[in-house]
Amino acid sequence: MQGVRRLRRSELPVATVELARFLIGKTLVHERSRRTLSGRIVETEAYVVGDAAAHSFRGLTASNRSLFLEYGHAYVYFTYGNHFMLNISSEREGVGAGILFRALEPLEGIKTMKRHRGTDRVLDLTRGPGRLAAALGITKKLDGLDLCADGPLWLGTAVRETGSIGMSVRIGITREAHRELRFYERGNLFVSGPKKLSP
DNA sequence: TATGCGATATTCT
DNA sequence: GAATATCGCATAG
Repeated sequence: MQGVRRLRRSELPVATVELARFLIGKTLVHERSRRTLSGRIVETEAYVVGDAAAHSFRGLTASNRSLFLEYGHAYVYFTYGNHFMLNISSEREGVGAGILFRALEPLEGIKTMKRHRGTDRVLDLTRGPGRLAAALGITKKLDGLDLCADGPLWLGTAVRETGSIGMSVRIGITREAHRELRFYERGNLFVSGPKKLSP
């Protein structure tokens, strides 16, 4: 994508909440063998240290170990029987925390995304974490990948100026539901969830 | 537009 | 065995 370059780890905030906010407006790129799929990040959720809603809350296990990698690594998991979710680890190595990518605005590879999602509605391609992962072809194979290395999945600079950033409670959780750890770009049509959460 | 519910598999209890 | 960081279809207003 023109004008987008890879972000180095040294350019990313280490702290979970700062990283979640920083990511809004940046580009997420998945380079596959034939096509490059990319989008603008418009919605994220932070899962911080000591957060009962975080998968890392009960300590390191075989399935959540990627959350304990140094900030900038992918954590991919599967839930509700048929959805993958993409997260990025935050904090230093050994600390379990991360950020869920909740929604993108599609940029490149829209035709391929439509095929992956089985719909022609552009608004439904990447609005929501499960949809986003399906559209970009994210699977468990990418779990543990370093997004700041020279790999197929990486973070890029913003393609245009980022709008004002809103904040709200997180979506779809029961524990620690009151904490305002969800970030989104105001007014962007690709933000997921009920409208009252994204004024 | 808003709300309700079933599908489905991995993980931890 | 229960719960789940969801989605898509159904129904009602």
